[in-house]
Amino acid sequence: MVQTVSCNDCNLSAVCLPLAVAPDQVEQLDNILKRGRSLKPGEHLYNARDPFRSVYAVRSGAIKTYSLTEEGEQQITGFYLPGEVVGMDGISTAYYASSAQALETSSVCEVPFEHMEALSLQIPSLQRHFFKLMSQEIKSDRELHMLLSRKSAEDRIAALLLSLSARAHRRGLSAHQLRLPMPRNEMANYLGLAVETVSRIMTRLHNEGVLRVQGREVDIQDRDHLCRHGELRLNVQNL
Amino acid sequence: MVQTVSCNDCNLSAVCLPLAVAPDQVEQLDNILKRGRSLKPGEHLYNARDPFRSVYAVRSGAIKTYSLTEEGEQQITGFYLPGEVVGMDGISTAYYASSAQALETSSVCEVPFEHMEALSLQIPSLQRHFFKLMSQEIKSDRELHMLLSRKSAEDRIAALLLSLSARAHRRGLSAHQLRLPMPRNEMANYLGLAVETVSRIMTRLHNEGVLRVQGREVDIQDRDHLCRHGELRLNVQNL
DNA sequence: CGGCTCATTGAGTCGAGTCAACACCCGTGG
DNA sequence: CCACGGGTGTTGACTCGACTCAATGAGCCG
Repeated sequence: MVQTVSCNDCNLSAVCLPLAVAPDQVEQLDNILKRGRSLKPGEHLYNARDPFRSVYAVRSGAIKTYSLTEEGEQQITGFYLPGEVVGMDGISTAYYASSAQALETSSVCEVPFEHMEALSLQIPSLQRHFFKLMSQEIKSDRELHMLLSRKSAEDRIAALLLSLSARAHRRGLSAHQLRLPMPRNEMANYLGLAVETVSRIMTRLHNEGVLRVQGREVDIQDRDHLCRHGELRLNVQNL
Repeated sequence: MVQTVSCNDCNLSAVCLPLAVAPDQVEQLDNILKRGRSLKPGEHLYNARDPFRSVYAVRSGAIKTYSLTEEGEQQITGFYLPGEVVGMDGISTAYYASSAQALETSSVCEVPFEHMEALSLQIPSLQRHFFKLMSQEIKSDRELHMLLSRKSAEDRIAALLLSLSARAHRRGLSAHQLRLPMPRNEMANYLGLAVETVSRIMTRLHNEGVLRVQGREVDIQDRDHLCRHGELRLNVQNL
């Protein structure tokens, strides 16, 4: 069943697109949104090379984006959580540059890009918001660049955990207890590490009392220790 | 002396902002541009934390952007060549997220962002162009992500050389003879390598006949060999 | 000439990758 | 009910690519 709740009534309105739009204009946004498309784990939202039509606001669950290397392996380029907008890398080419796949049962709101563009010409704050969103994405990519080119495996993992924690907190959830939406090998892939390395470091952090780890459940015990390593702001779309 | 040539007469008009704007609207763009600011090698265009006011189109020379690690070392996040637009990572925060510094004598056109934003509301193709530019930047960052997380030192260097070559070609210069605008240590920094590694691999490629290297002058002899390694599209703002 | 920055080369080390084995959970089907 | 198999996670042993440290060379400018 398709959920038809308006942006005004969505519990993500404080962290999602509507925050850029005056209350009396949310209706216009509502009109172009297609709400409540839902995805099963592993299902694709779009594929690389599909014609670019829309960006998507994640409403629940988690989405990963990836592209393929020449050898046909995935390179995961990002994780998108509720309230975040996925698909903006397609704007420049008329085709999506990457594929987007649900990590778990998820639902998204589709934002047809041409309508959004037209609406942006009438609602300056919406244009501004999209500029900011994209700029934020660039900024996070720069942080990631630093992480990948200068930081150790432990630093990278710390940064990812802190990012997930900050993003959970932003949605009103606990900042220290979190459930990882992705398996170890996808964390490793994203961070440019081997699965084994991620596994080893997670158990070491557990033994050192920095984390309590139980499969995908992580409890952050010593945030300062993590911060000393991963003081970076990965992929946080907070504006 | 400040150069006052209009966008219409600039030899970069085919690869720079005007390509998005109908000829009769270039004048409006001309009116908001501040042309011909020139920079000496090492001079900063802006610093991280400066209030964000403008993006800049590079007219000649080369600009690098970098941010600082906690330990105070630079992480170079990008190189910008004539016809490319630098500074878009500042949009999301009201402050520049990184610093921009001239690698060699350079000149830039300043594009005050608020004016540009306002103009974009009137010229849809300009809004579209900025969306595309930023999306392109995101896309290149994703390529870089893949490079840094999965590729060997040789692959990274090959990719950078191919990128510089493609960008030179786009401006109408030779695709095989190029002069590197940056020293070895800045190549290394950008690519997440040690200077020594860059040096070693460059001389190896030279000895293998893939490149002719003479300091910063590089002549690409065996493009296929490079492509086999670095088949990626780094930071090419071609739309 | 001396003092810089930039680049190269060599020797030794180490962090993280690879390969391989095994443990665990869970759903399926005999 | 238990056996089986696949996906996921952990652990150990070994290897290697790239880093670090150190020395030297080449060019440039005052």
